[in-house]
Amino acid sequence: MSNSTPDNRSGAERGRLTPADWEQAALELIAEKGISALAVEPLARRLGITKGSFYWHFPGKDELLDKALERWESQDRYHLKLALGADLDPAERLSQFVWRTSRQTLTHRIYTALCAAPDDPRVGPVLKRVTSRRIDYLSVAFQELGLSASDARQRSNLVYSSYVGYLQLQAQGLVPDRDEPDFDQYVQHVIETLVDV
Amino acid sequence: MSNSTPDNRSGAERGRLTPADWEQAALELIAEKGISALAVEPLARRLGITKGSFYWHFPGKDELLDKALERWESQDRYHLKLALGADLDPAERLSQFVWRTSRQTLTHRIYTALCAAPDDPRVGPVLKRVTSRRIDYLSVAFQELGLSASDARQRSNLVYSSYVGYLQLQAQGLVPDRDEPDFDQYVQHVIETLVDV
DNA sequence: GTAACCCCATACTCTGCCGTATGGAAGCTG
DNA sequence: CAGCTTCCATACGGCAGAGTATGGGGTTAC
Repeated sequence: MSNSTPDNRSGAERGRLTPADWEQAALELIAEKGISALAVEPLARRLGITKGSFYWHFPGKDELLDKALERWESQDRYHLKLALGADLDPAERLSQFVWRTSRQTLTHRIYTALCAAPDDPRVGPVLKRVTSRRIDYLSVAFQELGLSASDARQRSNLVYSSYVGYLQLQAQGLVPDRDEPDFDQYVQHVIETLVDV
Repeated sequence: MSNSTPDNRSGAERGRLTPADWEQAALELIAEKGISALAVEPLARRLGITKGSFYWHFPGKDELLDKALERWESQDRYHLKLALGADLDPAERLSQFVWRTSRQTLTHRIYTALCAAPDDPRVGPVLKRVTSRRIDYLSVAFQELGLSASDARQRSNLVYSSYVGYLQLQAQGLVPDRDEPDFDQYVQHVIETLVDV
């Protein structure tokens, strides 16, 4: 209860590191180079430190990945609440979802990286939970728009598929980014085609 | 010109191997474990041989990847001609495209594996060519259905995005496979929503 | 102030893959 | 059947990352 020094700064800002710092750095590395590139020594070099630190905080590489994925899942759940749990009418929530797609934010990049390894026993369950949770949110919104349960589910699958695919095309540089003028038109096209019922 | 023994069997069926055997095996390994898992010695073990053979046929690992991707690209071009180049009316061609998506055939699995590494300098160009070639075919079909050039392109991007995303969901096991009864309904839903104009 | 504890550096071993060198067996050639 | 080419096995050196052991510097607690 003493708590003489609160010190809520992330350890990276002090000299020492916390497990959370390693987890977040791991997620950023995954976002950039994919899961197979997650290695202890490169990660340590990235943090300007040696792996002696890592093996003090974590038993090994697998535990880091588990904790990092756990962290990412809770972050995603938080973002999902913000985007689709807002107190807006369903059509507006769905539009919000489509718009947010365009941002190549960290969470999206991590998601695509995880999609690349769906068969990994550590990744698969997390990925499956996150994906179906997102689709469920979409499905609820479509039901509120008047679609039947099965229609809402199919439409949700379609919308979500196009979301994931768009991320891929964006990574390939084959689709306009949201700075370019074409982008707004495309989003409008998607909303008209998939959301307006 | 002698050609005493034609012997068109793939080398794997004899004792010896040809470069084509290595390339095809490389593609299958990529389809299963992703690009980062493409390694010479594991591949050799898979073929029941040692790497002494490999380094006789290829200068190194990079050259194998290049040749394998080149091989895949030509295979994909061939498949594309079959699916969308057929002499059918445009709506029928597009339906064919959607239906073919469901098959988790080797080419599709390779494609998803390549999508995971779009930043790789060896993968990127090939992937970009294949993707835009496929989208172009779609775009032509939509134009023949009466859409304007820009509308056709946007619709093609959307259809193709949903294709890529569907592959991902399929890999996660979150979407019905084409054996299951729900699948036909979903495909019908997709065609009604995205193809019928 | 000093003892205890937290965090990290350093120096190993071990494993897996890359690429090279070299020799040997099988098949064609004359 | 000699000789050459083709294809593969084996054995080596090198590198990168995993994980362990151990010691040391900085901080906290009493």
